[in-house]
Amino acid sequence: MRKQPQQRRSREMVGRIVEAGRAVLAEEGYDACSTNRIAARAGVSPGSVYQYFPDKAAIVAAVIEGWSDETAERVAASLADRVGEPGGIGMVRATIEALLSALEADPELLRVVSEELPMAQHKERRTALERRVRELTATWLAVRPGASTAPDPAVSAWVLVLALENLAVRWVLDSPPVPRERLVEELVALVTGYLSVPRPG
Amino acid sequence: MRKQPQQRRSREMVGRIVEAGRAVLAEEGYDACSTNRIAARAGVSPGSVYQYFPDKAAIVAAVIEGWSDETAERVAASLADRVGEPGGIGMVRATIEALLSALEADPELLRVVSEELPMAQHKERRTALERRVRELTATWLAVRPGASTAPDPAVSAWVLVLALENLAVRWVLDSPPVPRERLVEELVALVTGYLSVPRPG
DNA sequence: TCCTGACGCGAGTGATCACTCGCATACAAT
DNA sequence: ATTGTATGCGAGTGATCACTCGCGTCAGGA
Repeated sequence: MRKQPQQRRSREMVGRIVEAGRAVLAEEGYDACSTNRIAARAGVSPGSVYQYFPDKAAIVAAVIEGWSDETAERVAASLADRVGEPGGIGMVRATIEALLSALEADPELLRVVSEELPMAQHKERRTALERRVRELTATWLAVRPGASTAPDPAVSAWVLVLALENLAVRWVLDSPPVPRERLVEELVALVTGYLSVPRPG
Repeated sequence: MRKQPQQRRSREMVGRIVEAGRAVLAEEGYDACSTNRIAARAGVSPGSVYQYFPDKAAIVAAVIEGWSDETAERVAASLADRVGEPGGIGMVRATIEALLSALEADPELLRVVSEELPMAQHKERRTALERRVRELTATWLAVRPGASTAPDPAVSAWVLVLALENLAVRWVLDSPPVPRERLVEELVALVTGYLSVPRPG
């Protein structure tokens, strides 16, 4: 942020700009998402945008931050609520459902975030989301019954989170001929199967 | 291709252009990969590029096609050789090793392909690779002993290929603190665990 | 009411880039 | 040698885009 908006109209303008950024990204894709395009959509002059955003990347970052927070909120909440509970298959299923619902909320934006955005600029924000979920998963893995079969919760969490994330994203974006309930079954099987493999040590 | 190169020097020029495209993509990233940049790197005039390539995307497509073919070759060969064999854990491990080796061959280009390239233009080529591996995997799943526990080889193959692909790519690109042998163990556990989960039906 | 700073505007600027065009050169067939 | 064609060159073109600047407007405290 280049400057803090002080009056109400300027705060509303910043909100309109971010909302316009989200709309343009979701509806027209990253390539069409020029600063002038965002300004026009927000009903704002191009010059006004730069009163509060240092550059184009900052607008996109604000959009992604909003989406990322919403998504993380849903998934992490579902995990955090139950992280102390005796872990069972129910929690795995519930978490997977939460992940799917979160990703389904705005498929267009999900597509842009995972396929079009230059990762170099937004890698940090995306990995932050993953790290948060991973740490919660690791904690859950460590306290669950039968934790001894998995030598390193951090590694198991890394494996599970990346596998589930990709499968969930691809399912939402590619719409393969797999019904949602079937997908959930498969993902549950993937998790429970992986965790039940006996390890040396 | 706008025109077929007929003389030897022009065929060599086309080769140099594609090679320059690969080098610029891998070393400087997609943003820096302008047509003039590629031409300069190839020691060729910008105008000459358009003798044989209709546009910039065609050059990138040629680069990706080369990389994709190499990668697919390695993995698919490892699978195809053994697709008739009595499936066992050894084949799973061998395939995972092949996948890792293939992705490790050119990590810089892998990073560009999976993080920087606009997917819209190259989705078809990338999914072709995945589909090929998926079909081989489905075939293997169908003939392996104990196939009855997995109701639908196509779905199982979809799950396994997407999960393994993402884990392998992230491991190569993010270099998490997991030794390669450990990663292979985890991926084998993921596959065997998933396939050993008993299903209703 | 007046005044001051915050606010908003939009034409403009400089740079970049994909792509073209007219011309010079190299090759090959006769 | 000559001619026709394939090849290669590189300055140039038009368009796009992120970003700026100078001026007019508006809010709110006195």
